[in-house]
Amino acid sequence: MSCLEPVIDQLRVSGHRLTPQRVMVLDAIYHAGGHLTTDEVYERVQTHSRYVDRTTIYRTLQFLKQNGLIGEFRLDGQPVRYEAIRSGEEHHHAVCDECGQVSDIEPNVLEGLAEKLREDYGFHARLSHITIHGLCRTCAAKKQRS
Amino acid sequence: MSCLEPVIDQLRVSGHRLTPQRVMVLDAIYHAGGHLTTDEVYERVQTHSRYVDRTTIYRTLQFLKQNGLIGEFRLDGQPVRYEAIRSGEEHHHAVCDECGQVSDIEPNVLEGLAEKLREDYGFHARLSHITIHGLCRTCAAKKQRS
DNA sequence: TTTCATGCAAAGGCTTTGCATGACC
DNA sequence: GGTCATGCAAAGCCTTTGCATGAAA
Repeated sequence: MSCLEPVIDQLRVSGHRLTPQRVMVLDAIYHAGGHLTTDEVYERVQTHSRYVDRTTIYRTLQFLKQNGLIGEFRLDGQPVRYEAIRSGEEHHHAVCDECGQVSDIEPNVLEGLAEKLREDYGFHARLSHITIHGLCRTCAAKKQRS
Repeated sequence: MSCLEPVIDQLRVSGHRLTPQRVMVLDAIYHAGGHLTTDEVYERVQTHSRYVDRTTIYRTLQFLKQNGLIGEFRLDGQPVRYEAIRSGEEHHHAVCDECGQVSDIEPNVLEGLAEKLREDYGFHARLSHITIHGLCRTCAAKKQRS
């Protein structure tokens, strides 16, 4: 998972300040390997340094998002979540409505969709981070049995 | 657009109470022909009868949703929206990130996706109300020109 | 008459804003 | 040294909850 150096360099080069807080937030997200809520990021940063304010977490996450270092998405009715952005690893999300698990889906499953939308609707889709709801393998199996 | 009778009957038959508030909310949504936020529903109901509380709007919308009379969806970071459910008119949403317009997309554009997800991921997708972001025809054209 | 929806008031969760202090370059 | 991020406190927005009153069946 996760060498932070290139990401940090990207920040430094862009002329923005490199504060410990920003590094801690980046670290939390890039080592999580998953999708973290603001609160989860906060908790993880706390383990490294208490005295980091929630406001800072919020502002830092916004900042990192605007600089393209992390991605933001949201499941209906839940708080925002963030995840690392690694080039060439775009993906979509499949959310299990039963157990809440979020799994990553390869972009190829949506192949052809963008063209179809452009032809039929003149809509220029930005097909990153589509969220699909349903049942994961495990929960689907459970339902079948009952 | 919109004969309310069958919908109202459905409520009556199901053993739930038919209150003026519920009818007003249904009316607002079924005559809107679009996607309304809670606040927009509230505003429209107000024009028929002031003295309807926001709480009632919230509770009524939840109630109607649970009874399958209206559908709920949410655009990232925005308040919830509701829309009429008309049988045989399932659709998805295409959101223009430039002008915010939400257009309806026919289900056929996602044909085959469910099968693919089941085969590749064991994920049983419930393909209603997928939201796709991008640029609508108008905004895409504007961008091209500039 | 009994049950269930409503209104009102209040609180709750998540997120943002304003301002002075302090850290980065 | 100048600028920009941080912490703290407070407010903001959307939504939910508790409870007594009042309306529906």
